[in-house]
Amino acid sequence: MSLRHAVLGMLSVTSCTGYELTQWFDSSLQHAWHASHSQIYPELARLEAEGLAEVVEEGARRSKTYAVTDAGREELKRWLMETEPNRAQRNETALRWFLVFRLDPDDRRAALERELEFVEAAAAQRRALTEQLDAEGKTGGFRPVLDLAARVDPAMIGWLRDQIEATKTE
Amino acid sequence: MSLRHAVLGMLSVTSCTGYELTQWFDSSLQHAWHASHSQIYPELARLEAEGLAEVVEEGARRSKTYAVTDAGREELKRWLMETEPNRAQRNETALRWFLVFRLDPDDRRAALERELEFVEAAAAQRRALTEQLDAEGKTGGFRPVLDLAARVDPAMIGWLRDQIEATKTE
DNA sequence: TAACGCATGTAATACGTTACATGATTCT
DNA sequence: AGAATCATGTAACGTATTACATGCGTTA
Repeated sequence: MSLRHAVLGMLSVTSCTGYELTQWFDSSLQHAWHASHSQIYPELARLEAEGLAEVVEEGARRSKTYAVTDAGREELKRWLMETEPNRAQRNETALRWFLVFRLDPDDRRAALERELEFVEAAAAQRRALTEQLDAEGKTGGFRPVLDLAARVDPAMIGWLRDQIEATKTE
Repeated sequence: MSLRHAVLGMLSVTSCTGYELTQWFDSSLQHAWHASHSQIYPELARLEAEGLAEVVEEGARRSKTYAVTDAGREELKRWLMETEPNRAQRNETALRWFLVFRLDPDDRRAALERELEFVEAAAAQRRALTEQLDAEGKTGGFRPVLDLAARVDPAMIGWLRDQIEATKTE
């Protein structure tokens, strides 16, 4: 169960409401982690009940801002340092890119072109975000990690292009 | 639901038993897709009931070898070409590499060193597999995909090394 | 013949997604 | 006042993991 640690970790970056967490998981973090509000709100309630997070502010529209407690930071550290990462996770993109070789060249090209389109759009989006963060003076050593998660590695774009070319001479 | 298509896809590569599929999902394919036998056997039964796969051989120890049918190949093609990939998937490695920046430099170095060790071992393992496949004369354009799934890209290894160095001067 | 690995299956529980449901505030 | 968005919550359903359970075939 690491939805708990994803939430705890995000709260340790900055205190926020369940709604803001949901948006975060839906947008900038979407390729690394995704969770819907119906999971997030109950998890926040559980974290509070167990003393790992606390409500630090109640605002408009019944909104509650949560912050991580010392016990929560301890738990996050314990998870990061002492638990074995679960590396056997599903990656639909990798599965599709693997299985696309079962298609005949024309169909494969069509499928790969769609992937290339998506990956290039993701790369452009991430470049824009990076430039914006740089302009704001925020450097974050972790940005390549998000590229990794979003599979916008330049080598992968090159690989997709090569595979598309290859379908034309088969 | 794409466990179904993972199974169908693997059967389209080569006919095999549920046990062999389980091993495949546990070993060479583990970073792209994982599933345990308790999911695989019922799914094979459902695929057979729906005419997407069929039992082509019954061997020792009650074993059943399944093969994909024409309808199954159609369905696989439909999935690959017509359905929108689910790109909002969880990646515990990316989450951890992102959250590790919440740790102080010493703890962070320890955590990153463990990751580097794992990634280097995975890279070595994959190199060995590649050499073996090359020796057998099997080329597979999809191998970089498995690297992607296993997150053993050389750029990532370099990034981990850089981050470890950075903790030493903080 | 006992132990081990092959091979399959089901049951209980945990987790995740989708759909349903409601109220508060802001904007037009 | 009505529409849109903010903000939270629960219920129903589907999927995944873990634990339980069994039998066949080979090897020591």
